[in-house]
Amino acid sequence: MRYHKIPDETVKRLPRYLRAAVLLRRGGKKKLSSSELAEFIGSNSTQIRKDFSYFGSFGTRGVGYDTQKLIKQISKILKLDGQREAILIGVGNLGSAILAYEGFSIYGLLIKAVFDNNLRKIGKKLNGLVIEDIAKLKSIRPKKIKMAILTVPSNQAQHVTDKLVDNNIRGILNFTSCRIEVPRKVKVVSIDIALDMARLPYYMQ
Amino acid sequence: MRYHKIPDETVKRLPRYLRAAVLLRRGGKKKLSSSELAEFIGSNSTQIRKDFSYFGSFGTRGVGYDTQKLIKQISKILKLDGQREAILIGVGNLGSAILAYEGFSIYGLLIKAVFDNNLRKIGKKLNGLVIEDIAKLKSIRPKKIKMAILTVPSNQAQHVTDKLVDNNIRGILNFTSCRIEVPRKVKVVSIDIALDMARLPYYMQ
DNA sequence: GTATGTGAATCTCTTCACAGCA
DNA sequence: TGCTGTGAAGAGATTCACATAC
Repeated sequence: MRYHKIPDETVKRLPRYLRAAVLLRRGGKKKLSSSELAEFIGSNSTQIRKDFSYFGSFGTRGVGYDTQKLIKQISKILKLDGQREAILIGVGNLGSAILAYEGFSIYGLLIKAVFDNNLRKIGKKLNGLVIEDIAKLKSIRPKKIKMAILTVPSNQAQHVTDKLVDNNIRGILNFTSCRIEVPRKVKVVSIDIALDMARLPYYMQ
Repeated sequence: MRYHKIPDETVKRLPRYLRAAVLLRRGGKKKLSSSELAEFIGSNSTQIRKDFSYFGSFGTRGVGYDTQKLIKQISKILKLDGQREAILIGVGNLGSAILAYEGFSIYGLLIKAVFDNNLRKIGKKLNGLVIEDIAKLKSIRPKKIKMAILTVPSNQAQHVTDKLVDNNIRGILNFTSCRIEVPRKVKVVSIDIALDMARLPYYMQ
């Protein structure tokens, strides 16, 4: 394989492939072909093979992919084989829901600490974690946590983001509807619920 | 303007433009240029003008856009000027959080009814709405509600989706991590929290 | 025979460059 | 002069077609 810039769309699809492979593996599948994978996630096999090809060739011609090996390969590409711990900031309705959410585990992602600025919440326990004071954010530094889930009110988004960056956070999953400014070394992925909801009527005509 | 197929990426950006315009209008802006809008949302002015151009031309050369008129135009394109009511199915942690979420209002979207299958929840009140039995879904038909937010556990996703489709739902905001099968006339937009979280480590290297 | 891996062709989207109009 | 609107060029992503390997 020659050098290629990896399409962002490819990176976005990899977690899907990973989840599918894990689920199929759990279901007993030891070998997996690109068409089986495509069928499972509603994609097409050429796309999947092309996506994989950017990172090397990890299948066997005429046979397919070793499911376990594929899981390892994708995990490695996505850097899900290393540091996978995150903190969550903002224990409102959405924050609490995400704390209770079980979908992260399939990727080995784990929320290790929770912060809020509300004195009535600090000290309380939620999903096995004691809610900490956001002023004590630097306690995460020795733990080397690099990811944060941001579920604070919009008007606090930038302020809290700055604090996160100061405390070595390098990736933020942003649930606020604001654009947050970060240094180039920090990556933000945003989920904007209302934004996605707002285009439904367009498609429904 | 000649005929053009509208890029899906354009449609995805329209809600952002709309929100920005509404916020800027609230801030007192009566005229708005594409570069001001671009600055506000972190995009670029050419992109914005091109996006608008697919739907006609609603600015004034040398001047910019009338903010209020722009809001109307985008709302009309997105069909946010008509039926904007939705139901929510599955009052777990995430469902409750979304029910309490205030971000929909800027688009005029409204959750009008909530359903669950848990007998201990049915009849209880949440955010001013009584939780109804999912078996009584057909009560929405006379209300002509066409949108649903799906926050049920994954193993119920397809079953509940089928019921929604039977009851004239034509657009679904899907928070489950499954692919749900629907007839072609029904549109699904999916938000998969773990999927977006799982690619953060990749970008953080 | 069967399924992967990949250049080339195609399709889609973004950016450029500038014409058109207040 | 200033900002919109838009064909044309360029960049990016998908699909095709087939060589390659088991």
